Amino acid sequence: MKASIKKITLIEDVPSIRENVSKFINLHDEFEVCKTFDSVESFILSVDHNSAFCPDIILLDIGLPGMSGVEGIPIILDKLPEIDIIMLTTYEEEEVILKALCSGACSYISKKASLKQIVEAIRIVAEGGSYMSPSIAREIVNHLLGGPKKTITNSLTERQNQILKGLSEGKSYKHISEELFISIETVRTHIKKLYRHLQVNNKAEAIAMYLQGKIK
Amino acid sequence: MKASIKKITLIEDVPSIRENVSKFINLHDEFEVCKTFDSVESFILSVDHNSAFCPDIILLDIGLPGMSGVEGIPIILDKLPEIDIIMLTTYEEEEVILKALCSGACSYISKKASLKQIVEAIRIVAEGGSYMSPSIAREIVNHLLGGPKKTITNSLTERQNQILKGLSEGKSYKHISEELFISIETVRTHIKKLYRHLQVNNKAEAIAMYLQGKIK
DNA sequence: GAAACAATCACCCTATAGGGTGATTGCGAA
DNA sequence: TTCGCAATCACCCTATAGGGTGATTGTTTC
Repeated sequence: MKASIKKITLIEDVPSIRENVSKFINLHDEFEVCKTFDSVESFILSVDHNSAFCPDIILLDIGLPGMSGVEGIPIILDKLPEIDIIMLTTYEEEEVILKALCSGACSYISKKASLKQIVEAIRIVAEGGSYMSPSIAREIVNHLLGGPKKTITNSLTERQNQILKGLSEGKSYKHISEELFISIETVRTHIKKLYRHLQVNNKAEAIAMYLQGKIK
Repeated sequence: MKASIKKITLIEDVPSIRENVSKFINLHDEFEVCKTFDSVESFILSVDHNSAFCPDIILLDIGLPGMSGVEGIPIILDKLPEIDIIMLTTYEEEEVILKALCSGACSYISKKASLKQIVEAIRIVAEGGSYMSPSIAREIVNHLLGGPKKTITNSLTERQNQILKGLSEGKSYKHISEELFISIETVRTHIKKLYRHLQVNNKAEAIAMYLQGKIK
């Protein structure tokens, strides 16, 4: 799998870090730092002016002046969808890291980590993985559950759930009634009851609950 | 932080694994295997008959006969919400692990890992972290994005986004028009256009897109 | 300076949603 | 065995949503 040399780009505003990190990465045969930038803006400019320039992995500082790294992620991915982005963080700022991962970064590494560890993180990403510390991993697992302890077990009945699911899929009362082999009036009755149960007054709010807060 | 001894429970149907793992865990002062079970059902029974029995961490086999480990997670958490569940997996079956984590497991470890690694995973969880291999971590990051490559950048206009947001919050056309100081007819016009843009025919589908597939 | 398009508004029409009340059946818990 | 409640259906009414067509204004882009 070491057939191709991975092209790395570094976006970081502090010159000394930029130089140290890129020098160390270049000591490894399988990686090559092809260019460095001090801002997302200058990186984007470079991409726009040279369509052939397409690194495999970006190391992106999370706290850049001007456009922050997190803000830059969707913009970069919009232009280069196949790129792997590793966030460079100062501390393990869990909230920011989570946001970065949700925006499309595929991993992160602390700038306080050793150069060896940074290269290890790059290697993991190059192999299709994602480096993650135990505490961040736990944070993410909590996030998967929709927040720490917010598993609102609202318990609708089976029928109500079937119908709410239908609603979220954009089906009309009639459509749902035909699918469930019941009268449209029955569907209406179920919906009235489930609205009261969820304390909402219309489809939109019920759907939002279904898709966000997780019911059942 | 080694003040309290963490109580571990093991739910695993193979007797030899049960014994080996619990013996090894008991070699460590900070952990204590207080009981073992061969199924989720028998564990639940024990909990029901002895309300004082409350371990800190469960090691739960993912592939149990009868009720599977994944199915058991929500049931266990329903009775013991504060418990940390570590899934025991045979291989790194990414899909199943993801499902387990979404159901409320906070970590996992392969049964093929060394006993030392298993204890290390327990220690990480006891300290509030979560063990995670690079490949699973990547899988989860992809999951956070709502699927591997589905970052549908649909780009609605600012106005369309404002209005769609209002719709998702359950507001009526009239309500939205008053909030934005425009005519209800204008709101209607925007909605018609954004429906075509998103290729949907009603509120529900548009809201589902807004809340799931992520627009903008 | 024409063409494209966002934002604004109006009027047409029908379909769908939402709320109220009331009734029947059948199941399970007190 | 009565009570509660899920599930089923019906009829009442009004409000809201959805689709079509057409028009004006202003900005941006070629």
